[in-house]
Amino acid sequence: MSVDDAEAVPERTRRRRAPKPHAAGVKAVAAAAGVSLGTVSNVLNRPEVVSPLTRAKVEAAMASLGFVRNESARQLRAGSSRILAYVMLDAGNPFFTDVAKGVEEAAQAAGLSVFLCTSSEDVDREAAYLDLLEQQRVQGILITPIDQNSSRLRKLPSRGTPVVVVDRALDDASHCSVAVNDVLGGELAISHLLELGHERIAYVGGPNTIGQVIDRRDGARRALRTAGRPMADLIELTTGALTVAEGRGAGQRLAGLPADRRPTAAFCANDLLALGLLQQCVSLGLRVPEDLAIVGYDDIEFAEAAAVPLTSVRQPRQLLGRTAAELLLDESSNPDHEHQRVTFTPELVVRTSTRGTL
Amino acid sequence: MSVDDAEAVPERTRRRRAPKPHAAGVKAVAAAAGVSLGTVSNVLNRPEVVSPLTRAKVEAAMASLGFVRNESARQLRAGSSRILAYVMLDAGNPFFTDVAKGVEEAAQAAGLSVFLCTSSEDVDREAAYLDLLEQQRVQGILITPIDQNSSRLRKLPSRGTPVVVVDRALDDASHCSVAVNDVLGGELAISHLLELGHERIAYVGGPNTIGQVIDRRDGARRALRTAGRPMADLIELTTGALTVAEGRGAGQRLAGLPADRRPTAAFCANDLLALGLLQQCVSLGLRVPEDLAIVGYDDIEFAEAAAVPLTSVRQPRQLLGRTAAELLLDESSNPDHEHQRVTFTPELVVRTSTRGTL
DNA sequence: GGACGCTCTTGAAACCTTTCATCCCAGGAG
DNA sequence: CTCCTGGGATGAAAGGTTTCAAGAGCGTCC
Repeated sequence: MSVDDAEAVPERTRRRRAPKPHAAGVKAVAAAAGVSLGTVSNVLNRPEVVSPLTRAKVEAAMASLGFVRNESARQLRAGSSRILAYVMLDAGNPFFTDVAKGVEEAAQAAGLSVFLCTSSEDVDREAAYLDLLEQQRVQGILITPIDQNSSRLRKLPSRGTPVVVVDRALDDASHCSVAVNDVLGGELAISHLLELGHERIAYVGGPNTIGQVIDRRDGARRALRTAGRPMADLIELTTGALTVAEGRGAGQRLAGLPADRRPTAAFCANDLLALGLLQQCVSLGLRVPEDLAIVGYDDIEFAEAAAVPLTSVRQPRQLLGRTAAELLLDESSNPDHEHQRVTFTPELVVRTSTRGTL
Repeated sequence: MSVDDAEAVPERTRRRRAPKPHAAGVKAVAAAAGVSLGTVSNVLNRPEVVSPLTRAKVEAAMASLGFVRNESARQLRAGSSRILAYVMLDAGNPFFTDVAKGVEEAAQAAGLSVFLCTSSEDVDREAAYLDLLEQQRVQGILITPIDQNSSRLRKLPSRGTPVVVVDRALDDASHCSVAVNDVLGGELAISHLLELGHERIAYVGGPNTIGQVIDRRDGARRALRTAGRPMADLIELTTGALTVAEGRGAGQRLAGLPADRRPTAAFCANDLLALGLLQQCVSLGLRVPEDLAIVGYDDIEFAEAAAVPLTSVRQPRQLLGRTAAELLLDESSNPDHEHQRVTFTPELVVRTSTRGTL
């Protein structure tokens, strides 16, 4: 008798796992509307092939059941995602959010959505996001990379996830890239300062692993060389990141130098640094531009509204994003897509921070 | 004979659709490693239960095949996503990116990733993102809503997607919210201006569908009432968005008024407006703060670095984001979670833009 | 009146992973 | 020598959608 009892028990214990709260699927909708699974799917994906009457029934059923299409299942079966991601260096930098705006514009025109991710200049986070996005099988990835030699980045395209590099020009032939000529930008900035008669010029930027920082510095050096000046005229102040706070720190260091060794002008790798530098220097009693002329980079909206309107190197931000997204869309839809390397030209915008100096 | 031929044809033509390029799945890995599907899955999800030797074999196979786990399939079966989303009003506003930073901090601590979405103050985009995220079955949604009465928003929690409203306090009991007392903030700003002796004060903000804009205005009105002033003293300049460009537009309008009717002070619904207003007024010849005192809102990093350092109402931005994310995590992990309504207190930061006026 | 064409609908198969009840096997206890 | 135990490995089933070959219903044409 004990044995019999034991066998009688496992009656209906075959429940495997508590599912999410009452999720109605296509099956439930089909049943409620009195049609087949396939028809519900057609209403969802090809509404034009189903008769108006049937469609109405199905739509009513969906509404009353609160049906929400399960994207995981859709994507698993259909194999394609309707999402595109932009991994940016720093969401706090208006330059990148402007680029993102351009990306969204182009994506929306193509009916895709954009997920923004921010690596915060941290290699591990960048890597983690790349893995995540690849696993999500997104349509494609736009990225302003920290580590441009990342093997992870290089492998993505061959495994089926198109990548477009934004604001960097990689020599790698495995993806498109859209960039602005940063070397030229650096040259523009320094040539401008040299023309104004400055002799000791600081280059404020870092860390030196970031491509943009390196290129702009190289441009600065080239301008000096072209002008026949010694390299020693360029005083490098390396920062830990491209932020306002780091700019303030650089300002502190710079203002602390004895007047006869202090540079009379500073070229910053981006506007955030320039704004921080400006703020700190002013508060420590240096006059801008009389004691220190400042040139920024990016020409973000706040550059013009700064304490002293900032001379800056302008980049076509939104255009950069839009172009990148368009290249990505082409790559994932056009079978004979060819990788391109688009380079825009920066432009110097002169404002008070360097006006009438010396 | 023709009949026999016809039957013989469909030999191996059953290919349905060209799949994505050579995607190696668990099955292929299992075969390559000489183990079963289940074992591969265990290596992925419970590495401790598989013997070191087997694990090594499987990991080698994964590496050599370039295996990338298919997140759609994982999520479909496992039922849970490791992603959390923050839908912000405007990625170009540093206030929101600072909030986002707080969100990421908390999410990372919990091992989750964050997708950022921006509604750009557009109701349709907000709706589209909410739909998308719900279909993606994300762990939860953090949102600074445009339309707080959106039925879409209200329905989400009951269907299984937890929602936390950020920077708004909804009366709705279906989700947590984290906010800063905007009415108080408005009061602080206006009281400050009244104390300085200003009589004609402008309120610059809009559109009037945005909760923050309304609350801050209500606070302004309340301060007037408390001071026994007529409401007519508050001149409302409505803007189309909370951006620098709109701020400039408001400046244009304001500077165009005859001097005897022009306000002597302006309170802006956020710092972007204030910066635009400041910039335009200065360029049109008004002195700040002598001719026009300005108070902003948010105390973003750029407020202090502005042409005239901006008096502003400070909010605990990162804390806001972190708290919101923590509430969300609690909601989705703690079975007896109770909805909360956290309210922080804003703080007035006085700077030159209102200093020593009148 | 039979064949054909057309529009709409159907339902089984496939997508890739995770889960869990079983099974296998070696070693220890009786 | 058998029985048990427990660490590991197994593989069928399940999860919700899309796809597509095939079927149903109905009007038209010769």
